[in-house]
Amino acid sequence: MAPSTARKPVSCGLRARKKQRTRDALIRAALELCTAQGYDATTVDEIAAAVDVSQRTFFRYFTNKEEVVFAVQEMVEARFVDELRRRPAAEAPLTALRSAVVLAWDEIGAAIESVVPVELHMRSYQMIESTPALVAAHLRRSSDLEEEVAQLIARREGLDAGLDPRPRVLVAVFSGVMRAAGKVWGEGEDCSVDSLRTLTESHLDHIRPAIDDDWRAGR
Amino acid sequence: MAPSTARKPVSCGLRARKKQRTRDALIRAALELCTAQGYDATTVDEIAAAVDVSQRTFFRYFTNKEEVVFAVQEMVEARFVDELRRRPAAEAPLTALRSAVVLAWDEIGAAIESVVPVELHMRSYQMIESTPALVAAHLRRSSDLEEEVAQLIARREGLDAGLDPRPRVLVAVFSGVMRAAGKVWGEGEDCSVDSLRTLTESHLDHIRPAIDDDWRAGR
DNA sequence: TGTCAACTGTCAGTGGCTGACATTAATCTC
DNA sequence: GAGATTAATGTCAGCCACTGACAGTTGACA
Repeated sequence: MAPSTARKPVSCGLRARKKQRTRDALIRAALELCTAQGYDATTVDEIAAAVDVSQRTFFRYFTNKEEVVFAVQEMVEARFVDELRRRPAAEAPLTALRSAVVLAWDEIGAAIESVVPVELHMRSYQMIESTPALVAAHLRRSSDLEEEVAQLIARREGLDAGLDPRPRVLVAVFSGVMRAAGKVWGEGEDCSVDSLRTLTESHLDHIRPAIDDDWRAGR
Repeated sequence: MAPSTARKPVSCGLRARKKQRTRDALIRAALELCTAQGYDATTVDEIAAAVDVSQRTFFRYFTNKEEVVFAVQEMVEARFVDELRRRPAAEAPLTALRSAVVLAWDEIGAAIESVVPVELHMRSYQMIESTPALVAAHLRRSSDLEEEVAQLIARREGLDAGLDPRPRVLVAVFSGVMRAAGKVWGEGEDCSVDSLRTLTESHLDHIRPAIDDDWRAGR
């Protein structure tokens, strides 16, 4: 992840605390406005005005309009990578990935809530899935994450991701499936965390059956 | 695919021919300028000026600056979907996908050459992979294609993509792997079609081994 | 040949985003 | 605690992608 945004050590000085507060406020305002009236219909000027800062200041906190929308996602992803690093070496690669996802979701709730209501974050996730520009940004971010995770898996297994394609392939498979699950969830009605988790797990369970040669024999 | 751009029936009237020529010229100019000086450093005004039309006209042919870069890709994708439709029903899903890719590449060369030199198209592919904004657009486009292909696979196997996750999962796996291969190719030196094909096939061959539980036992 | 419809150019305007410079406010030093 | 230092912010000017409206031009077709 970007090292600049990952840290958040309780903020000691007054200046740092103030900064953190504006940042969180910008995120909250952005998510509220965008989920309410749509991403495209929301201008950066509006978001900045809602927090009572200038547009220029907004762009000092976030490099572009998209970034503010993914600020919370980034926390979750950092957590996922963290959990993955902690997985025992004996665990099979695909299993480790799966466990890391489940664990990350279990423990991230509180951290999210300190910035925005979880419910708002969930709604924002669905907004992302239904906004072409954000889908694109989301996919690119996922792709960057994939690279990082592929390197991690390669190291875990004592391989070189540049030579052995399996780490990248596995990660591509994994995150492709995660994305498919997220998309289905985003289109559905139930916007609870539980339903997202259930959907994800059931999708992961289908990887092996899906690449089997004959689906018709299996049922 | 977008129905408006897919057709290209030799253009009968003078008007239609003229339109086709401007469109092709815009694509060629765009790819040449962008590969030479970078996507971000190339303005739409420049591209339009190179073809001697107004900026407004450019935006009547392409909805945005990104789209012109993917015009050729779109031809290839349309071809792939076409080949996939022709695959015998007896073929296993993953095998059908693989065959369709290989066949599409075999026969698309000439069609590409009628718009831009194949070498320019290959260079533009690498430019895409190294330009964040275009990576994002590329991923979003792939995701749309995935949806279409998933529906196709589902129909082929007599399933409902909304109920059975296997079509989506398989397609997610497949295109994730294709993307991984494309990325590796884009970073490498050899920008030939052959090397892209070889890389793709070797990546596809690794799907099964990659999801196996124990990689260390396999070598 | 004249009429219709499609294609194009011009212009004005919006919104995302950036560099430069001045201003304010927190921190550090003595 | 006053003044020097440095970080954060506001203002302004400007670029570029993109759009709507209107007018002019040019193929198509009767």
